[in-house]
Amino acid sequence: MRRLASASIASGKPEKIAQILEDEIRSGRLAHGAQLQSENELVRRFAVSRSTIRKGLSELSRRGLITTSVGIGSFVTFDGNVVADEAGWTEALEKAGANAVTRTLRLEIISDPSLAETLGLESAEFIALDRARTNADDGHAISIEHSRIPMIPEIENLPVRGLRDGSLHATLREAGLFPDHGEEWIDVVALNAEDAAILSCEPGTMFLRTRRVIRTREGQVMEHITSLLNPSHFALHREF
Amino acid sequence: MRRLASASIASGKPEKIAQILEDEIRSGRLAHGAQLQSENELVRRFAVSRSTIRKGLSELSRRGLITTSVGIGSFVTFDGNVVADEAGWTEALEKAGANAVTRTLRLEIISDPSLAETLGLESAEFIALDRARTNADDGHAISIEHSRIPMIPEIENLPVRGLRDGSLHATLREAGLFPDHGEEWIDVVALNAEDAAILSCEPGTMFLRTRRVIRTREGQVMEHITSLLNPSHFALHREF
DNA sequence: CTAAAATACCTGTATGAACCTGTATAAAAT
DNA sequence: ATTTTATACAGGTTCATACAGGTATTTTAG
Repeated sequence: MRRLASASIASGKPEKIAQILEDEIRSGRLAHGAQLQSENELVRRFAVSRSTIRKGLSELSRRGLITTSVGIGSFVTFDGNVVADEAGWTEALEKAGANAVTRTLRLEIISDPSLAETLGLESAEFIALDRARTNADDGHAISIEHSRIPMIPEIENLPVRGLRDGSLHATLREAGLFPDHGEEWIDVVALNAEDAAILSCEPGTMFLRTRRVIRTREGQVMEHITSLLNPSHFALHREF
Repeated sequence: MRRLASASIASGKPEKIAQILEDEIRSGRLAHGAQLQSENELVRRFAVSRSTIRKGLSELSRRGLITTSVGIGSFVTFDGNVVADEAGWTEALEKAGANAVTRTLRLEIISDPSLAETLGLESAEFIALDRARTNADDGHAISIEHSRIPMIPEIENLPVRGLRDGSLHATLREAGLFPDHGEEWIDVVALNAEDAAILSCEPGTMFLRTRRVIRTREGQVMEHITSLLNPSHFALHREF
């Protein structure tokens, strides 16, 4: 699923190993402060010699992602924001000014059998997070986003009030769920009455819609996101 | 005075070896990112000298199929899946019947300083290929596509009548130009008068627009494509 | 119970062998 | 005359091995 950057295809083994470990660090699978496998364990894992492993670790150290101590091991020192695998997704370019306000419409647990059917899920329970963005000045409609995260045993017992926006994905990471690959659809649809009301628009207004399904490496659905974007404010962009 | 640089190689052993390996790469038997046999192994496999093998590999490298690193080896950089012409997006034709007709609106050499400026090109000359697709039954508008290929020395001397649709990209490949990466923008725009007339639509009708810049591995612009898609016929979809 | 010693595991360093591509050159084959 | 072969060497990469020294745990001796 996850492909190596094309620039590194012809690079040596140390660089390839460094990239794999860097990805694990930046994705949060190796958290800040966590200890890496020992060099000998990495030797067995990657089936290379220790000098090759050491060159890879040395590169990670040079990039400031880890530090290593004699007699102890290597530790993750990277404490930057976990990048939620932005690579591959289209990026929404907001043409309009910056004075937009984001409203959280709801954050609760819902049941959506239709969506569960579409995604092939047994349980129809989801965490629903809906947000809308409107212009702060005149209440212009900008965008609305429906996020649906399937209820899984790992997060089932959490208090709902613990589900704050920022911490939601962190909670998923702690539960061992990491985004790996997905699908995306883009089309143009007419706003339905409900969304139109939220955005103070006429029902039937044409909006740019993107739908994304994010899955773990094992193929488990992590999140389904539907975004409705005002076409006069947004363009989608992606590199490949 | 046809000093075909390739003539020296066209019928020799290096070319034959290159063709065999190219077939293995394009057929997927040698996958993207895979490491080729070492030069010495290839020497034994083809029962030729190393310099002959090296000429073959050098030709594959020129064609953008492999890259090689000293001390390591050669790797396949050609990715059969990707991008190439449709840029990874499958333009899902859902509601439209299969009976769509494609008209070639024009195929000629034009000068477009504005586009050249945008793409950062010195020469403003492009090969322009415009095509429209409409429903065969009622003339319904489906899509229109503007393709612009920068004029390069390698194809400058070709007779224009050689520029048939299908053979155009083949010509670029022969010139050693292979699509590698690019950028894409997606937005919703109102049809201008010209395009609306071509598609028998009202000017101002909202269409889904995708613009793509496709580049070679070296970053050279290969093609700029603007597609206008009837949103009632198209949804864009991709996996990653 | 305490302190020293033995043990196990860790990183740091160095080495030579084997294999890789890059380059040059002269002989042989077509 | 051009292509191909055969050979040699330079320099990068990787592997396998060995040893030195730091750190932590366990064992042993007092």
